[in-house]
Amino acid sequence: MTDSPRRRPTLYDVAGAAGVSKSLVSLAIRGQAGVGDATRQRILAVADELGYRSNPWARSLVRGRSGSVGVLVGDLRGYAVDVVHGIEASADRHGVGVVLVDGRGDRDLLARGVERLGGFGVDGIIAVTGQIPVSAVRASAAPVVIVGRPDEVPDSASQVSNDDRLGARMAVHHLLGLGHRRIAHVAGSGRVAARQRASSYEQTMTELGLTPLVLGSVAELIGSDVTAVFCATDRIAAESMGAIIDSGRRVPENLSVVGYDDTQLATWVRPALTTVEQPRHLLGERAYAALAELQDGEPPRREVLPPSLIVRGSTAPVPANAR
Amino acid sequence: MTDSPRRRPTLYDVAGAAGVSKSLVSLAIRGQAGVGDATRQRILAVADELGYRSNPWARSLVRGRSGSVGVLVGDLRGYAVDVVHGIEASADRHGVGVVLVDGRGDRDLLARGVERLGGFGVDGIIAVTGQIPVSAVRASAAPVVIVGRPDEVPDSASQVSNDDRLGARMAVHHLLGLGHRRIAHVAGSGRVAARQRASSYEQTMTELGLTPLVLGSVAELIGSDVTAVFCATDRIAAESMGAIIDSGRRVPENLSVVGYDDTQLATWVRPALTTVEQPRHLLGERAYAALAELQDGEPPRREVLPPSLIVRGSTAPVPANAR
DNA sequence: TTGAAAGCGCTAACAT
DNA sequence: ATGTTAGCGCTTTCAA
Repeated sequence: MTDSPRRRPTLYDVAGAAGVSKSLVSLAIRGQAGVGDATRQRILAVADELGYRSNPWARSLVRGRSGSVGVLVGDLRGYAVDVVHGIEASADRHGVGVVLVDGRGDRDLLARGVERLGGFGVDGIIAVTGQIPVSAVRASAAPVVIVGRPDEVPDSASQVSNDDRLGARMAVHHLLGLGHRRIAHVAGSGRVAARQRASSYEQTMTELGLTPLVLGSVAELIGSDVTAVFCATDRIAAESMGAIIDSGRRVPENLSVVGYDDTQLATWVRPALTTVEQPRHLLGERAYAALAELQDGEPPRREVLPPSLIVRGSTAPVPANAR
Repeated sequence: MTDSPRRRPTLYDVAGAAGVSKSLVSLAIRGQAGVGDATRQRILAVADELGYRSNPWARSLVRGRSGSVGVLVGDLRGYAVDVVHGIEASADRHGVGVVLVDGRGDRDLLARGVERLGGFGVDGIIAVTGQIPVSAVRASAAPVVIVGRPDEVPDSASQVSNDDRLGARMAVHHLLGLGHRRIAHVAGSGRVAARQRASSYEQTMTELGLTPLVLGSVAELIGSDVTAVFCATDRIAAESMGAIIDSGRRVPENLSVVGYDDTQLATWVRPALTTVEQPRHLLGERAYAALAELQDGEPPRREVLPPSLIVRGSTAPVPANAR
């Protein structure tokens, strides 16, 4: 036996078995023109019989690209998943594969994730996280699009994000329309998106001649005469609602609550959460488009998409006695 | 200009700039023995300066493996994420990269996902879904481990799963211990795991001399004298709880509810859900171990891990008047 | 310790 | 329409 017991068949093997040259097989397999019909049939039959599968490394090596993009996800548990779906939908349409690397909310892992994707030879990277380190982006050979709001966006990268300022404004105006005047804000993390939501809340309130009240936690609300809270995230809103209910008050009868992100959580809690929805799927689609542009050599750009308000059961007109 | 403006430097470039041969550079970069210390320093310095990054395709092509495993996720929204974390933790420990492909709950996509991962040249595949088509697994060149309960497990694949029968039994016994006798089950999908939960529920009830009552939806409960429901999933439990509360009854005062999976949802709803927890992280770790065994040429195997019960606020002793 | 050379499996430009 | 050939960038013998 000179042959190893079960080596994967190569183009060469197929060519030998079909009695043609490697190039013909290559063309036939890829469905390219330049092969006689009869020959093509024969080649495909032989390839199939031998169980031939083209070697991705060799193909990528010679072509210089892999035909797939990498997505770096900061946290697989949040709204990022829907963004990924948007990316996948667009990529599918272009016949491009998508691979994910999970950053597990850790900056180091995120940095290594960029490297790893590079090491996989993806043709581009979309980072769905606001925590991507600039240095990692700069070091990447592949073009990078960032979905979210990192502290700093490298010049070389494109960015697609939600208009957090507008979202906060929408939330306040919704409550205002329900007659609320004493509206508090429960702030989120100190990161850019959260800061923008908070500062836009403050600005909107001030512009309306109302007094902003930014809290670190809903617990600070005890004993106050606030009638509505706008929370920086659905997560915070859900926790706040739990705490409010535990403290014996009712949502929305005594207190209205608004969240941000429209995560699944928003529909699971009772009452269901009124919330500002990021256009997640669209963010993904736009991110893919931005990456394609970058790959075509167009300059990086910033794109901001407007959110929308989803009204559910957690907000109601201000109580008569508190008006 | 003969050189393209900004081609990525190769081993050859580094060798030229450092005045040594390609082989030396290769050895130096990979930290292998056989290079003089001074030479190594010089080579590394030059490589760094040129911004050299080894070409993954060429390396994999010649070595015949990629040093990473692929994970196929059926649905990024469910408990799979924690399994993935378990896989990643183990893979990290072995210096192995993990890439994810999302099946979006679609059998076709799942099948193509296996191909795509194969096309990426991963050294092994872990499918975290009960929906993976057998044919796709059979066609895979890379060894496959399945986490979950597909209808059929190919002989060539290993399987790691949760003991759904035991979990259902635990749920029933917990309710029994609280004095409940009229315990209903809200069934899930018709898939294997759900069927096992249902059938184990029935068997346990029967063994205890109680009458099993399997429902398609909690709505069928209206007007019955059931005091507790065991739901096939947390999702179903949460929906059921919502419906129960909407119908004017209280959980757990009038009706106890038990879920399955211990998803995040379980802690978000009010009252928080008593639920059967799959050892998700461990499932991931064991799956990685199983894959490593397969790669070492050991035979495939089946492993079943025991779940555990998490008691929260949705279950309470049976109401006195219903005892 | 170092260098030269032979591929890995494939594509693409070039012959025929 | 078909075959030949020269690499892609790397690892790995094998010589020097």
